[in-house]
Amino acid sequence: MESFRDSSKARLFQVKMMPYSPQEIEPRWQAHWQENDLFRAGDRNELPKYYVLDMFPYPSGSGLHVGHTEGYTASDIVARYKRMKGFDVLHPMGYDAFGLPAEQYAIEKGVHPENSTRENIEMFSRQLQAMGYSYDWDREFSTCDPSYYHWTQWIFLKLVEHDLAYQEEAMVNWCPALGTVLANDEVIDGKSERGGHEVVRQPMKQWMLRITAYADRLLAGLDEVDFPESIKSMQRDRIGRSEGADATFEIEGSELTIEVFTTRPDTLFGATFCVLSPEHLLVNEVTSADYRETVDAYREEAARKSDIERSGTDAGKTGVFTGAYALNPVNGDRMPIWIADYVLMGYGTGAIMCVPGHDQRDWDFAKRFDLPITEVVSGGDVQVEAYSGDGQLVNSGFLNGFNKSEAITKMISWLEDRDLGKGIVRYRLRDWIFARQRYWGEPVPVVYDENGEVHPLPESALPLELPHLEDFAPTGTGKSPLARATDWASTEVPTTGAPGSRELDTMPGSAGSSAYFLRFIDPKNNTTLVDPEKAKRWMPVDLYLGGAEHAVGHLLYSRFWTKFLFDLGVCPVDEPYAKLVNQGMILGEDHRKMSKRFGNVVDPLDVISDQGADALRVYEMFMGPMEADKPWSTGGLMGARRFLDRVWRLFFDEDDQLRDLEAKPNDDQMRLLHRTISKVDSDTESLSFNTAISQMMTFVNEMTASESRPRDILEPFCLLLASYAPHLAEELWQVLGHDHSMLWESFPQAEEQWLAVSKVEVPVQINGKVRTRMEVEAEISEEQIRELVLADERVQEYTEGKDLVKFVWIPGRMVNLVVK
RNA sequence: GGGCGAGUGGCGGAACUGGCAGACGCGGGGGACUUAAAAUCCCCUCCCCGUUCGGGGGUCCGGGUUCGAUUCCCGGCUCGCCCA
Repeated sequence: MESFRDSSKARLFQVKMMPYSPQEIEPRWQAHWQENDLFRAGDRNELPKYYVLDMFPYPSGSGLHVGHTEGYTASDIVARYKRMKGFDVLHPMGYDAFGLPAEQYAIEKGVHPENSTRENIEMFSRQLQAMGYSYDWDREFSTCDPSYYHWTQWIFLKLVEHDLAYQEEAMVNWCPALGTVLANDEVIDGKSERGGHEVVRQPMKQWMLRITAYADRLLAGLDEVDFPESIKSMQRDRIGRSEGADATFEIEGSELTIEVFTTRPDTLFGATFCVLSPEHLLVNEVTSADYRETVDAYREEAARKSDIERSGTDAGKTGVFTGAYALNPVNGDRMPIWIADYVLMGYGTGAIMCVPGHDQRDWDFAKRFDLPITEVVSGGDVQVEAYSGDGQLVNSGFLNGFNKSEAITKMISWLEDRDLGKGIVRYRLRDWIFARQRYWGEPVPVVYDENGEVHPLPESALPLELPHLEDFAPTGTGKSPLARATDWASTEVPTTGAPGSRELDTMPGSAGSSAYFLRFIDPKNNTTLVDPEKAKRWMPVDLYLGGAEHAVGHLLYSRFWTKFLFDLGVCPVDEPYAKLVNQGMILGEDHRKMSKRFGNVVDPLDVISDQGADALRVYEMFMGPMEADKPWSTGGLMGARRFLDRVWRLFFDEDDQLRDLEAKPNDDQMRLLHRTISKVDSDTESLSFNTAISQMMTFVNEMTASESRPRDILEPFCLLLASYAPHLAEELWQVLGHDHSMLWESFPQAEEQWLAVSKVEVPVQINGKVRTRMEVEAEISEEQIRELVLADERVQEYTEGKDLVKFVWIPGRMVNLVVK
């Protein structure tokens, strides 16, 4: 030990002294880490594993801003901390590079997406590197790499094989003016985001994935994972499990019947009309001549609205009568059949029975269009508003006298006995439209023969590479741009060799991000998606970090794929993410959302060149809790930088000379150190980075005021700082005489003896107001403290002539005297 | 309309399980150093009254439980997100 320190002193003579200069220190350490491959995962099989993952970034043209770096810094701190805690850490990064924004950007700038994507990725990588993140860059990939999408296509083939991928006419947002199909987020108020052109809903044959087959498991799985409650409830809402019944209604004067879904079969006697979705196939058939014109006009209008608008605030305010009547199966009542756009074709059967007495929306509709309202559950006043609570059934024949749940059961068996309906569980969740009529995505690996029959490619034909197309813009006809790649598109049917043509649609943006966490485990494997042994070692992701905007879509899709891959035996777990944390948004200095429009976007590279990556890291972690939205503050950043300057000056004096570090620590310093170790340890573990930093600031303030700067105090502190400000910590570690990186040093251990306090100052309250304070032994007994307190002069002043009603002693905390 | 979350100094925020409200940082004020400035270091900084001492009020508003409430309960207001 001594000789080690001696040699370190010798080295230090050669260290050029200078003030803290992140611009000089940071690139040097980044290069050192890279050259020595220090972040490589998987080399320490004897250690427990820890997999910490950032949500896959989309490499947009504008680069990263400080909002992204907040989450990445947090995960990096966890990665570094866990390494020091003795874990083999997998902390990878890659790019979700296929999809709409890249294509959009490419079209606008007239650059090919291959090129813009490459440039954007280079930009992102440069920014991430400059932050000093400890990613295992050997594992990097992009979803647009053929060696990666090989496996996206492979999963698709497996889905086809298991009947979880199928083709169906599904509604799309067709924009005639742009000649293309738009994604939901490209449509704003029924107009295209670009250009504001009219958008209509139109059916188109597409690939769909049967995520609904996993609805119950996706729901049940939520109970096993550590996600924020709000995310879980959003997912539960999206899955939208509801129990109810399908019932069949005859149509008056027709052979046709309508199938309706209801969650309240108990109220069937109170059903006074029916509403069909405007797209319902029966609308045409049942509409009588007199109403044809209004019905057609209404249907056309509805086609222009998005589902969101239709189910929004105005839902139930419009509708038209078809002229037809259905017959209520329980009492034979004539029920007028209406159409209204708040009934969506995609949910249930696209037709509902309306019970205005007990459903507010039906009630509103009935009032508006003067339809009858019947009470069938007692407990409210259905003339005033719908009553949806429980109660005794009335006006309901054989159900009279029963309560809601009894009546539901009885009605379902009544329907089932007569073959008029059945109990059923339905989900709001829809199958996943797995196709885009665009260029920049994974090709779908199937071939159509001359009869239009689908033939999946054999696995050996993967990857099916996306052909290079100079003209990748939408075709104007709704066909995918891949139609232009005629050589590519015409091929042979794999099994027969007969002429065939390739699928021209590509996969949606969400495809590539649905199993990427598995590929990071074994990114170079070209015989399987992931080696089973490696998957077993690393899955699940222990900590998954990203924005709440992916709360439903991405998380549901990737949970679905994981469950499917689990069923195939490819993935050892059926939930991919053990713990999910959402970082909040970084707002602009003006408290508004960071946006080019407001000119309040902060570029991490600018911050790094001014104040350094360490200052940015510390500042962003100090701003407040991870999950909260927080405004950027240049002053706050300067505060973080000043903190690092002060750390530096613990080691170097005003003349940039290394201080004497060989003093023996005193007890106060030892207590301070161990208090700090304990706090930083537990706060880092619980992702409370802001309070961990505040404790380190307190440490530095107190050490700055202290006369000596003992090595035995500063060295462990360096290790605490290492996860937060890794470059500065490494530099100081070297200054302390170590000739290897601190990356795998053990995290310091807080020692009980220095945490225990022998004396405490306790406040003494009289009737809840602090009147004095007393210094006492921490372990003092209630009798002893009582005696001491009652003897106190100030206490006597306040209690004179009064009766002591109660004496409260919270050991080590406080005293409260209740007097009268 | 329903569900969830939040509301604490001039600002970002802290406060373990009901126990000293405002840690830490920003901003502001004062001082030291300097020919001067910057930087740095030290002190003060929730509000009101009074000279330090001290007293009163105070965690969105109104009630409640409790010796004690930022924390728990009831009602209301405002904001955010999700669903309708």
